[in-house]
Parts: sequence; C-alpha cells; structure tokens
Amino acid sequence: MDIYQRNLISETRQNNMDERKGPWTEEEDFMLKSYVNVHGEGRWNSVAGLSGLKRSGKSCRLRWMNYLRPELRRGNISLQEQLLILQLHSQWGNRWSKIAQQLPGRTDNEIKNYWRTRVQKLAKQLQCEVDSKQFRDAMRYVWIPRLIERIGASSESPSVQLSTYMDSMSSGQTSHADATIGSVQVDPRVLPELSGTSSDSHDHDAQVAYVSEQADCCNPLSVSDYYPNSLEKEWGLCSENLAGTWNIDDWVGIGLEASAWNEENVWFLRQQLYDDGNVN
DNA sequence: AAGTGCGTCAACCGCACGAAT
DNA sequence: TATTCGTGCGGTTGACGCACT
Repeated sequence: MDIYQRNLISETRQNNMDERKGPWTEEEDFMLKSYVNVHGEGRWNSVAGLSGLKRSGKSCRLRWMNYLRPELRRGNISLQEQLLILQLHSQWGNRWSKIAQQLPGRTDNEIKNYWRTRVQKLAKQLQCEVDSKQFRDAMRYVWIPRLIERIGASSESPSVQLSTYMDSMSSGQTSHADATIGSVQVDPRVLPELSGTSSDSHDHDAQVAYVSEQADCCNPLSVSDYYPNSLEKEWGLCSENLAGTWNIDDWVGIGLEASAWNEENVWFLRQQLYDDGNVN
C-alpha cells in the first residue's frame, strides 16, 4: 500500500461522520462491483478511500459477499438444500458460515435467516426448544420422511419410493441402502433410525401409507394422524398445543441428531446438488 | 381504504482471532 | 511482547411487503 492510499484511507476514517448506512443504491453497487473487478476481493477498508464509496469496509464486504458476488444463487432454497442444511446443522449447530460453504452460492446470512424464520417459528408453535428431544423427534418422524417423499414426488421418475426406505429402516437391513428417491440418491444411513419405542413395523407401514397419499405437498398434515399415539404420549402434547393442524411446509429446516450424520453423507448429498444442477 | 400484525431478509453491531507492526 | 489493524462470524435489528381485519 503506497502513501497515497494510506492518506485516502486515513481521510476516510476522519470523515466517518459522513459514512453512509442503510440500504445500498444501484450506484453504490456499481461502484463496489467496479472496484472489485479491478482490485479483487479483500482489503475492504481501502475500498471506501479508493472507490469513493462512503461506506465502511465491513459494509462493503457484507454487500459483496451477500449480494453482489456473481456466483451467488438467488431464489428459494431447494428441497435437497433443505435436507443438507438439516443434517449440517445437526452436526455443527449455528456454524452458519461453515454450513454455507457446503452449499455453493448460498450465504451464511441466507441460511441463518432461513433457519430462524422457519425453525424457530415451528418450535414456538410446539412450545419447546429447538434443541430439545421433542423437537428433534418431530423432525425425525414427521418432517424428514415427508421431505424425502416430496423430493421423490418432484422428480419425473422416482425409482424408489419412501416405502422402500422405510422398509429398509424397519427391517434393519442395509441392502436397500442405495435407494434412489427421484433424482436424489438417499443413503438410509444418513437418516435417523426409527426407535422401537415410537412405533413398530406396523406403524411404519401406516406411516408410509399416509405419507404416500399426500400427493399435494401443501396439504396440511395432522401430526396426530401421522403418529396417532406416540406424539401425545411421549411428548405430552395435546391437540391444543399443536394448534390444530400443521402445514407440512412449516417443517422445513429442523435439525437432526448429530449421530445420524457423518462426513461421507454430507459429501454425498452435496454431490447430488451438483448433479441435479441445483448448484452452479 | 386504513390500520395492524406478521414474516422475510438486508444490513448493522459487537466480539474474536490472526497477521502485521 | 504488546498493540493495532483487517477480516470473519453469529446475533440482532429494522425496513419492507403482504395478508388479514
């Protein structure tokens, strides 16, 4: 950094009173883009002085990382991405940047917002903590199977349905381990075990039948229908607590037990995102 | 049509950490 | 070794838009 640059940065700091905050304008975006195109990323504190932007280095970095980077993906988070977020959060907790690294084109801010708006809303409805056993079970036994079903349903040629996955789970065999649900190959090992305390094999059949009938992903799902006995018994939840029915879309974004996942599975699902073209 | 509540998301803040001086 | 600086991270806030009354 030469003396000219140092002076500019110093002057910028002295004029901190002029520092702009709040939403970025198109002109500011253009200035920041132009700067990064010429100088590359990094040295954000020098951006203000050298580009003419009246923004802090932090603000510039954030704007670039969360909005202006060309490789960013916009739009809704796909089902596959949701599944990946679930497992990664179960592994790493609120390590948003680490999770975002596994979802190319997504930002930590995006994932963090997604988690907070969806999951904490649901936890609030259930009147339990996000990291509680009750909440984890809710996801394991209701949301995850449903998510897999939706991934399968969204594919043109689902070669193996959820029933196959459930069969392999209930039989304790891993011979079906490479079940393909739609275009997403799902290794049952990445999914939580069904505990015997919650349901026996007959329950599994009933669950599979119920889920398979839900062709419309927007249909409200009554949890008590899905698990007629176990939820109320084990959770102490009554219909009043559940506020009637849950919309299944509310189940997006809930964490799994860390023990259910491993590095190999993370890689596996991530690979599927690339293969499906969901990741550029 | 106006007011209100709620969800979403961009942006800010404070802190921690490593590198440079 | 102590201090300063730059960067990154996670938590939080506030603006905005939409739905509902």
